[in-house]
Amino acid sequence: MREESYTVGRLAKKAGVNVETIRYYQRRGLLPIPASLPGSVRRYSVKYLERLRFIKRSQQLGFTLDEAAELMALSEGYGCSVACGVAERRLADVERKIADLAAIQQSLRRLVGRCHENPPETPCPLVDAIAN
Amino acid sequence: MREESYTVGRLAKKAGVNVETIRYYQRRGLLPIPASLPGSVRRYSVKYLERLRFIKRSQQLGFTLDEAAELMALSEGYGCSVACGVAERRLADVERKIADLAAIQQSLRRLVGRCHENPPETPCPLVDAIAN
DNA sequence: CTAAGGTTCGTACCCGGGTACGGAGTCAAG
DNA sequence: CTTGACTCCGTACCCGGGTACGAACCTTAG
Repeated sequence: MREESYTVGRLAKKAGVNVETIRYYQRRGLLPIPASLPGSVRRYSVKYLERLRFIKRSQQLGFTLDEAAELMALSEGYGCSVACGVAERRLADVERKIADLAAIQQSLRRLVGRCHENPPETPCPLVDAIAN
Repeated sequence: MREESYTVGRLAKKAGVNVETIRYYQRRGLLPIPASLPGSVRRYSVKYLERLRFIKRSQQLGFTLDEAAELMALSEGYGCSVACGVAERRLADVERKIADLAAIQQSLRRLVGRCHENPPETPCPLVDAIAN
């Protein structure tokens, strides 16, 4: 019976990330570096896999790596209101970005539309609008 | 009537950008570098100001610097359909980003909501949902 | 025991869009 | 003619999130 512990390569495969990504997270302080008997290969327990997955899911929710680290730190303990605050700031940011993009979308749609109505061999209304 | 020409600093101020930004655009090939009599200060005509403004407005519409360059190149001539294509690709990209962000927004809203209903001294539903 | 392939570590590089620094040259006012 | 402000140019650095490389170890199958 083997208590499951992985080498970086196996951990990476299991988590669906690149080995280099794991090392990057370690450098960033997001993932602890397991102690190794000197001159041997490091072993990663399931804990590391869980942490990795936590980071990946945080990213899917739009959190930055620093926020992921913060949320993980809060996961031990009752930092719910703090975690919630992080999420609310992220949400506000996401909403601001959506609004910005929506404005851009509007303008682009309008310009593309005018472009399509444009008779051939006449100046491009899109380029014109930008140049003005 | 004197034709106006600027030094980089004045051009930058007029366009509301940093001097370094102008140099950066020059390195990128977005803005030509005016010839100068050797060992003297370069002079920038209103053309440069117009180009700078074109770039800035392109950016406001979500175009990358490379796309801005492409659009500028097309502004001399009848490249309307090409320009339109660039804009359509940009629009598609913007719409994809909006959709991605909207999904994130949904999830975050749900999680933040659950977080607020959470009685004190119980595990955080937000953190829980990520850790799963 | 040896060879192949995995791991470790440092370091450098990628993207996009700039910002910052610093020495040397130039220009204009006093 | 000097002083101070501005310009020129190369180079390095910032952010975020990684990717890539290479040399030297370690491990494991045959």
